[in-house]
Amino acid sequence: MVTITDVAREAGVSKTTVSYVISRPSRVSAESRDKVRRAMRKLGYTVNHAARALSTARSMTLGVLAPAEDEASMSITRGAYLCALSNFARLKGYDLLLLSDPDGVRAVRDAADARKVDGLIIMDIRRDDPRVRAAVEGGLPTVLLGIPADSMGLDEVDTDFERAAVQLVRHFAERGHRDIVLLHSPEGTVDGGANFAVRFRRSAVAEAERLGVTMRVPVCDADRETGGTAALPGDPGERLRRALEAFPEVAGLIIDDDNAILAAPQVFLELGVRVPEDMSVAVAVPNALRARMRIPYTAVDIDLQSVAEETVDTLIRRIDDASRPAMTRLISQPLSDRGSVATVSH
Amino acid sequence: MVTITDVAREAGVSKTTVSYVISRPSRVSAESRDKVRRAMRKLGYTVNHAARALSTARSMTLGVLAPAEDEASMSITRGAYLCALSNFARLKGYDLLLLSDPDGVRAVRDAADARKVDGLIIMDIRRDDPRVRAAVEGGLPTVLLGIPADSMGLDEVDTDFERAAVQLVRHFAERGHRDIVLLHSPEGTVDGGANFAVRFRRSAVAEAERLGVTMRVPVCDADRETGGTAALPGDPGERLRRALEAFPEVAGLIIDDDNAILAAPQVFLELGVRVPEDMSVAVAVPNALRARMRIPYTAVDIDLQSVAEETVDTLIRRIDDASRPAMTRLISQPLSDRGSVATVSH
DNA sequence: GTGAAAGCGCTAACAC
DNA sequence: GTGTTAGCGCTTTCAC
Repeated sequence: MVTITDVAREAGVSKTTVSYVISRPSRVSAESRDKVRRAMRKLGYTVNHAARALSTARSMTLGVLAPAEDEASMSITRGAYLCALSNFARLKGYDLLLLSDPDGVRAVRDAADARKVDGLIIMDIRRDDPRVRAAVEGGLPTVLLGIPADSMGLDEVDTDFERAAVQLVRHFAERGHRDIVLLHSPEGTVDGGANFAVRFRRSAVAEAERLGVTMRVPVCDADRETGGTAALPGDPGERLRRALEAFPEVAGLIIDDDNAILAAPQVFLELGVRVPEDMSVAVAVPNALRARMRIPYTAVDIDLQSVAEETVDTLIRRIDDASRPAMTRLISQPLSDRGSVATVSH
Repeated sequence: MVTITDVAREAGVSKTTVSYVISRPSRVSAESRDKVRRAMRKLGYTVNHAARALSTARSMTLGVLAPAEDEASMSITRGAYLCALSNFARLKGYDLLLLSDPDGVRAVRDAADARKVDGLIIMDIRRDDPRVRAAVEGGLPTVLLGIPADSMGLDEVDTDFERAAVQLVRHFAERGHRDIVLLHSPEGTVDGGANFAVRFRRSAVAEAERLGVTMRVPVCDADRETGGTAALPGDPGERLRRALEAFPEVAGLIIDDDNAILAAPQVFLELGVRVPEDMSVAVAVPNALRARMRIPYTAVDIDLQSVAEETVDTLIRRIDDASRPAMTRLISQPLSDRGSVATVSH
């Protein structure tokens, strides 16, 4: 392995000079710089990551903590998120370490203790997420990709689900709908549940109330606060089917659940429901999914890439300046009308 | 930060003893061991990763190289793969570094040079993948998650697509089908294309020939060797639609393309095609997808988790013993009959 | 069984 | 502008 010492010898300068050519080239004369660069190229030198990390106490690595769910419950867009995070992090000079562990709290502690990463991104934030406290206690710069009930002073970045819900409800109201079913992602069970689903639901219900629209929300879980009429199982297609059967008179449907959106055509087929003649449909869906799956519904797109970039950006700023005030960034997108919501008259 | 020196002082022993308590406890007397362990707990000690890596020249980190495709073309199961790899790697004491980079060859070289990782997993292997040569030249222990035309002596792990194709073709033949359409993943363009699609197609065509079944394969790309009848665009739903319209008399369909499988119900709906009355359908699909998407077709499951585990396992063995012979591991699964292939009589 | 000490490769005062 | 040098925290050889 080629070290800085080899390069120094080859170039006829000291280690310091070589080191500065790498980190602060302006501090070195053009002449030595050239000599050193030539020597590096000739010898095929690259910095030793571990040595630099030890010396600077910076690993230039970001950790991303994704819950180690089983295959069946994993978000279908996780790959897109991870790759977007990685791409952008690398652009900023950081590597991305994938910290998926069945025990999230322990993973946070380990990451903080071992100093393997300079900062932490926590994905799939639940309403009452124990990893948030663990991160605060660990003292590692952390940004939450999602919004918990209490961020405890950490930075948060997410899609603006509240606004997406408002946009969708308004779209229906403007077309004369007075009665809508909302099918959102399961909110989890005892452990708090995915908070984005809660945020979407609350916002949708509130906006419906404001506009005088009746909003039907089938119950997904045991721990829901808002009342509903039917308990729904985990299979997204089955959940959609039951939701529709529970409210046969309703002609408007909002879906905020990737899996249910993908299953929807199949379910409509089984039930003989035509869109939008029999049923108006609009969804909130990641653009990564919509582009590929030819989802033909009016939608508020969720811009994964932007969310990922803002997340990395926020984390790096936090690493560089621990004292800056905590910030919340919500990314929103306009609604794209694809004609799947019919106009109704009364 | 608590170091080994602090622990040594607290426990009243030397650094060496502390170090051995961590790595080879049997070498230390039970008495000192206890003292040291107590001190570690009291002070909250954890090893410094960078220091250890520098000292041992091992990072205990595995790199995974996934092509930085745009959102629209990314595999929908990538998240499941990455998490499965990470989970299993952690179980084996390794971390997983996500190396997605637009320039795969450069990423391989960087990874090899910087010694940031002890080994490399290369995903989405194409038929003629330049990253394979780069990995060999880089000298980093590497396993290919996929099978290229020439593995150049590297280990390879993948789903047994050849066998899956045989299983599916036989299933149709046994039910009296004499004419089948095969829709597989696009094989890419100038750069070689996803080899698993090629392997599946070749195996399917060969088995069909053996059994006297006519296999229709719509052309996906410009660079196909086997003749076909229709050029298909990239949108999976559109590709499926055109494939069906190109062969209106055929009543059997094999799909080996996740996106097309997801789009299928929607397309059948649009075309008024009933399964299996009008069309028999069977697919090769990752279990992660099938479980969640209620894909109701007879299928050969692709076991992502097993593939991920074998991959990590193979890589770690390679790291531990560079001289062992290269190995290819193909994972296969039985066909699950879900009744979507009708029996036809002649 | 235990400890002293020499690195691992790099960075960053500090002196010149 | 350049070089000397003292670490960063851990592992490991070699005496004892």
